[in-house]
Amino acid sequence: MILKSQVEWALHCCAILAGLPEGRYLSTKALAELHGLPKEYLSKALQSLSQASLVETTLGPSGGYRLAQAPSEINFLEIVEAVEGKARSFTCTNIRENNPCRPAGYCDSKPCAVARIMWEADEAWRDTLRRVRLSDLVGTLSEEVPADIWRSTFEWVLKRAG
Amino acid sequence: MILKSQVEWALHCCAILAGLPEGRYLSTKALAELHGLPKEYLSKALQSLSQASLVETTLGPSGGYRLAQAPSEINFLEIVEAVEGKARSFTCTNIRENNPCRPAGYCDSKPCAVARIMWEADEAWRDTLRRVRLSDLVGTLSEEVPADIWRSTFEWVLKRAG
DNA sequence: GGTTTTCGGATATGATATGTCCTTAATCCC
DNA sequence: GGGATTAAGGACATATCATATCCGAAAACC
Repeated sequence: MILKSQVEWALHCCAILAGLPEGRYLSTKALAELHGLPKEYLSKALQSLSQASLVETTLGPSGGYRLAQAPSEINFLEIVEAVEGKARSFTCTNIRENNPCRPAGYCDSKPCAVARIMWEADEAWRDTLRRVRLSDLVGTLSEEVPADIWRSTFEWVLKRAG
Repeated sequence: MILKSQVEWALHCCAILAGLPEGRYLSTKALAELHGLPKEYLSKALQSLSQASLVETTLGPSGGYRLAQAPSEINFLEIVEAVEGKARSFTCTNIRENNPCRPAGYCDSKPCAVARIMWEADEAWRDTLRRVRLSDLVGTLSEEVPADIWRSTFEWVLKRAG
């Protein structure tokens, strides 16, 4: 059970977009260059964010992406689910139905007990991600990333932002 | 991000093994039949449990599997990790290192902030699974599964247990 | 009109999950 | 001892999905 690398990409890209001044857009090309990622494939991740209404786009030169909501209004789970999908990590195939001792046509009243426990764990995972806002990540980064790197990165970004 | 179906199989098989009387073994064949699973492939899941020392085996006719510990001493996480592996669901590829604004040879003091958050969620998932004991599952099942099906299932099992 | 961009579809490739088959060694029964 | 049954594990085939690239269309800018 492993998350797509696009999840990591999307999170880092959102952190950059969160630092963009009001009304500016950043292109896939710039985001790919900044993170050393394949532009075409990163584009798919950004499209997922767009379909989830987490980012807005505009076309043409000086086009690209910007956040559709304030960083404090976007949480990690939204970003992760936009790329990874909302499906639970455990899927119950109801193998208990194959039990030869079951009366034919017997119907379970509840979901399988095994599945309920696995789904509870899944929900704990989602809860943790739901509690972390994009603005929290930006706050941590601005504390931890050395000031000169932080500054020069955003200079680099602004030079390319339309 | 989806767990292997073997995880579901292993959990159901452990629940059955937990109901086995002291000293008896149940074969892959019986477990596969009971759950409607491909015997050869289920065997791989059971081997994983064996390598994790969660079950013990013996060969020959009347051979098979039994729990290596009491159901109250085995938790869900152990079973899940035995089959699925212990690797975290999020792998950090450190794309921040590709930032062209970084001084060459610069070394991060901490793991990436994005990864730390994703790992925290992963740990919440594991914590939930760690808190559920195999005996808890058996307790729930014995309450929820209709008494006649529960009983006939274990008659079926005992007839095949070596 | 030419350039740059997002978007979506088509396609290729690689890794992993799923599933089958076969051999070996141990155990049981006769 | 010999035959049957079992777990263990390696080899192999197939299917599904992640990763990646390419292309054409439509929109925006110059």
